[in-house]
Order: sequence, then structure tokens, then C-alpha cells
Amino acid sequence: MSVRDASSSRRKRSATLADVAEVAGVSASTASRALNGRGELAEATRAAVLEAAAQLDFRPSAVARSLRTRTTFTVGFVVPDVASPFYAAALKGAQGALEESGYRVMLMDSEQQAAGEVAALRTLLDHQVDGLLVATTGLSARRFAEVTRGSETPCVFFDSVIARSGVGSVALDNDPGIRLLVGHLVEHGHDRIAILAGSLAETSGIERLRAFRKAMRRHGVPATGQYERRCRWSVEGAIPATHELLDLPSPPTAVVASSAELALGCLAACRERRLSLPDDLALVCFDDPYFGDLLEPPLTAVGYEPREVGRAAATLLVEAIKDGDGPYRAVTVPVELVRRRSCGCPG
Amino acid sequence: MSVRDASSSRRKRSATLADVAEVAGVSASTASRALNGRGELAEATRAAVLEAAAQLDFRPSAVARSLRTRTTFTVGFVVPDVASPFYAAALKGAQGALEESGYRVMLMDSEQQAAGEVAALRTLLDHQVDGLLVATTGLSARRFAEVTRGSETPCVFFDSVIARSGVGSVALDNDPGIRLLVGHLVEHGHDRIAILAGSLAETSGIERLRAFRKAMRRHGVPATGQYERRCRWSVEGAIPATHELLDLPSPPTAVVASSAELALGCLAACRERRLSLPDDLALVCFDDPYFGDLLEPPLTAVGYEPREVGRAAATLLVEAIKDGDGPYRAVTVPVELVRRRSCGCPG
DNA sequence: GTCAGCGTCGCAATCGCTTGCGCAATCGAT
DNA sequence: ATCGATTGCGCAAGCGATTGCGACGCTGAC
Repeated sequence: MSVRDASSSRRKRSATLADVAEVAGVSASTASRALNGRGELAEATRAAVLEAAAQLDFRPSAVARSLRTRTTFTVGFVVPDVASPFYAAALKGAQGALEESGYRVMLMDSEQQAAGEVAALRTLLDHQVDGLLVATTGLSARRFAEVTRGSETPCVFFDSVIARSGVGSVALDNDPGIRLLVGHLVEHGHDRIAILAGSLAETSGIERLRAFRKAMRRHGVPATGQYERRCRWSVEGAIPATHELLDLPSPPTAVVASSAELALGCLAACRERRLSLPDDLALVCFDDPYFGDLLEPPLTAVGYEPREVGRAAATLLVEAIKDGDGPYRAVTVPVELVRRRSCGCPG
Repeated sequence: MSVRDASSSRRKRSATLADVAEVAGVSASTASRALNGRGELAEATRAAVLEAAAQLDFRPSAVARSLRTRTTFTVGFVVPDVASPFYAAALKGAQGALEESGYRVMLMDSEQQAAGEVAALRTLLDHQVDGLLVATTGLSARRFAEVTRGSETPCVFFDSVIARSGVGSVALDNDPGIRLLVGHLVEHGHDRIAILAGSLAETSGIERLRAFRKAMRRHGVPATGQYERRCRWSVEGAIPATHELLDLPSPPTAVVASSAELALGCLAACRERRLSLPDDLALVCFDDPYFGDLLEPPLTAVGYEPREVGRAAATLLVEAIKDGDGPYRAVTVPVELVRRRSCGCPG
């Protein structure tokens, strides 16, 4: 606007491809080809361009390139809560795998709300991400299709999936995991077993609850529903739920938590009541937190490698991006029971 | 290439601004202005454009816009380890604040290595991020300047800062925090106090160690250095360090850990030796993990809101982006001692 | 001496959006 | 009726890269 601005406007602009071309004494097209190793170039020109680029410390503009090539080498990552240990670990795993393939990750947190997830997907799509890694929070397949309508962007779901949407998915061995847990509990002689089920918006919540019922049935223990509690996926969410359970006329003698955080909430609630685990109540959970054996009592859980699920999902995704449409691929990562003391096993 | 491809190449391309303009019967410029609320437009045309956009489900291309406007509404976030609870929480906080201002975050993990950090910064800068949020891992001010040379991209450091680099920083109250910790320990009668210092590549490591020495001096306890141990910032890193400490001819009676993870490692090492805390060894730490009171023994620590540091950093950054260069601003987030049992306090 | 063929490189068009500038129409005032 | 000031909108030039196509010079064969 003002004259003063104009005078100071000669700020150092980073070198552009045209600058490199000029210094090297060639056209921009040739410079581009030299830098990308495309096309037939005389060795001398190639060298000249490379040197010019080095001299100018040339860094190509990713956004200009993206506009032209229609690919961003960026993938979107959307989860219900990045601060959650599981998602953070998954992110780390995915990040590692993606980086190896030259992809960057743009992160969005859906805040455990469908609306947030929709907004996140929109934003990501607007940015023309090359792929999507998502742990959904209860978006219906229809809604998901609506939002992504028109974009062919490959998407792989992990942890919490939308049935047969996207190009693939990686889930946990929910059913076997829960079966392991309740099986172990009945071995210890329990039959009044409760479940802290988390939210039923995520498929992991649904599947684990379903698996719980199935396992109970298989062991001949009637699942009346009075021992089932849903709650938010957080320590705070599990506390009141645990109290409700404990206030029942005939309270459970054992509880399986659908996630580590829920187990922590259960633990906290027991503290409040000065209950002693595992004598007053046995506790086991899905997810093995890294500090599981430092708790009191050490926590029995089914564990798995959260990083691996991120990595697996990312791997699936970059394959899909590269090879275009293949068959839908579902991988599931195995779980393993680690017995500690909260279930009643000797220390 | 082949004829078949040509026939199928009429794939659904999402609507462009030009399409909207055509449908609305106006020029692209007008459409743009209508959509962005810039310039004086007749109400009727504006409405027509809006309707056309809605009808076509128009979504502007973020990359095209970025190319033209030279701003991406994206900020880079680089930390030594996203899977770490602290950084994950900080990320969450930053993410929240940024989203409110319309910014997206592109995430990079430096893997606790300077080289990784440099690569991350380069990539981010290539993407023309509007700002940078970084918890550095020992990059020198000179190296940092080298890498970011030429870009005026505002950068705020958090947790671990590069002295006076960037436009601002948010750090923890390291000195007061550590002083609180050792003060509390001497109140309990300890004088052989050790520190698990973490890595000295991060300023938090340096400052906390320095604060430890100062506090010891202030309390008249000679800091000989035999009670200081550096190690990687992880549970695994702290275990051998703890053993070394415990193997000393005159082992410490108390240890302060520079982070929660280190405390966990210390705890694990004590388990291995069947030591009972706090009787055999008192333990306190910087960082209050959310499961701190579920450990055995419950952990005494100085706590703070990790999310707040992310949020504060993001807020600072957004202001810097908007207002251009203001003065360098350093904010520090307060800490608070939470006494539990690991220090020797009654439960 | 011509010309086909090959190896190198430049022209110019895009990618989708923003924006300075200027033209045309409308309006109020004289 | 004429003229300057608005108001409303379109033209065209970019932003910084990639790429199909054609031009140009040179070599070798006839």
C-alpha cells in the first residue's frame, strides 16, 4: 500500500525452479527434468542444473507440484482422540511406515464425535490427501460414502472399521481376546462377570461386547445384561459405571474392561471403596498398557502391539495408493494373554 | 495409453470453481468473490453462486488456493516421539487451539535425533507451512537457522527450546518444580538424593539437572555427581541407570526422576530387586502421569497440564502468524506438587 | 547433397484459484 | 440532458511446478 512497504518488499524469496533454470542457462522444463531424472538429458546439462540447484539451495514447492501432479504425498489420519495411548502409538507406527514411502501425515482429531469426523474427512479431502487412515467413531457406511462421494481417495480403517468401506482394514482380534479373558476368569471360578464395554459407537466396542456375550454363553453363564455397562472411553467414564456395578444387589466378582483406560477407571473406583483386588474383585482388560505391571495389583490383560496396527494400516494404504484398486483386504492383528495378579493369579 | 483407457477416462472429477461460475452464469472471479465474501457483489449474484456451489457440492481446492495465496493454513508439529504421553497430550492441546483458528497440523516425529528433526523441518518448509511448533532434540541455534534460512516461517518452541530462536517459546517451570521435589525429599530427611536426568540434548533435561544441583546446594547437600545419571527418555532407558545407582557403595535413599517415564523405569528396576518403596527408596518425579495414583506406591510428582503447553504454544504461534513480528515471547506453565506415597508421605 | 533418425531441449498449456485493474451501467445532482 | 461517482463484474495475469509435442542440430546412409 504505502511507499514504505514497497521499498521493503524486496524480501528474500526462496529460489524457484525458474531461477535454477536461469542460472543453469536452460529452460524451466529442462531444469525440471534434470531434477526429477525424467526424460533424456545430456549429462552436462543435468550436472549444470544440479549445481545451480545446490548453489541456490533450491527446494521445490510441494504445493505447486501437488497442484500440477494432483498428488500430495500426504495422507490423512483421523482418530477419536490422539492423546489416547493406543491412538498415539498407532500414529507412531503409521508415521514410521508412511515416512519410509515418502508420505507425510496430516492429523485430525474427531473428538469422539461423528460431526467432528465428518469435518475432518472434508478438510482432508479438500487438501487432496492421497489416502486416509481412519479409526471411525460410529459413522454409518452411508454417511461415510456421502462425505467421500466423488473422491476416489483410498481409505483404510483401523481399530474401528466401517463394514466393507474403503480399500481395507486392520482390526484387533477382538473375539479371541475377550474369549481369553473370560475363559481365564471362569478358570478362576468366577461366574458373576461384568463388562465395562466402552462406547458402542466404535466397532471395537460392539465386537468386544458381542464377544463377551458369546463367551459367557459358551461357558454356560447366562448373560442377563445386568452386568453390562456402556460408558465413554476414558478413565472418568468408567468410574461411575463401576460404582453402578458394585452397587448391584448381587455385584459381580470379576470385571473385564474393554480397554486399559476403562480398567484404570475401575481400579480408581475400587480405590475409592477401599476394595482390595483381586480378592474383592478380579479385573482384566483388553489392551496391555506399558505400565501394566507397575499398577497395584499388576494388571492381567490381552496385549498386542498398537504400533503394529498403525504400521499395518499404513502399509495397506500405500499399497492401495500405488497399485490402484485391488481386492478389499482385511488384516487382523493377534492378541496374547498376559497374566499378572489382578485376575487372581499368584504374583 | 490404450484405447480402452481413453474411453474410461471420463471419471467423475469434482467440481471446480469454473464449473460453479458457469452454472451460476458468472465469471470465475465473481464466483470466487462470492464464495469468500470479498468485494462488493449484488445480493442476487452472490445467492446464485452460493446455490450453484451447493448444487455441485463444490469444495475449493486447498492446494490451488495455497499456491495462489502463499499460505496453507497448516502448521508443522515436530516432536521427538509422538507416542510419548506428554507429546501426545501436547499435540492434542495444540490441535484444539489450531483448529479453532482454522489451522491444520502436519505431524513429524524426529525420533529423538537431530538428523530426523532437520529432515522434518525441511519437509515442512517445503510444504510451506504457515508456522512451526517444535520440541527440539538438541539442534543448535546455528543449525536451526541454517535449515530455516530464507523462510520467515514463524516458529515457537515448546518443552525443549532453542535459546531465543523463533518467535516465542513455552516451557515448564523446571527450576521451581525440581526445587519442590528435592525440598520435599529433604523434609523427609533424605540427603543421599539421586537424579535420573534423561538426555541432555533437550533443554528440559539440562534445566532439570541444573535445577537439581542448585537445589541440592541450597539445602547444603553436596552434589558430587555420583548420584547423577543420564539416560534415554524412556522406561527402558531408566532401568539400567537405576541399577547403577543402586549398586553404588553408598546408594541413594531417594531419587528424583526428570520425567514420568523415567520414574516408571526406576519403579520397574526396584521391582526386579524386590525393593519396597518408599521404605527402601523414595521416588518422586517431574510429570504427573494420569495413572499416578494407581501405581504402587502412588507416585509423588510435580504435575502440570501437558495439554496446556500445547495449547499455549499454538496460541502464541497463531498470534505470530497473524500479527507478524512482535517481541519474542516466552511463557512458562506452572507446576504443582502432588504428594502421594512414593516420597514417604502417608497414604 | 539429401534426408531419415536420433538425441536434446524449449514452447506453451495446464493444474484451480485469487486479485489488481478497468470497463459498463446505474444513480443523483446540477 | 450531462457529468462525476458509485457499484458490480469480467479480463487476464499470475502462484511454481510438470509434460506433450515439436523444433533444432547433428550424424550417417544412400
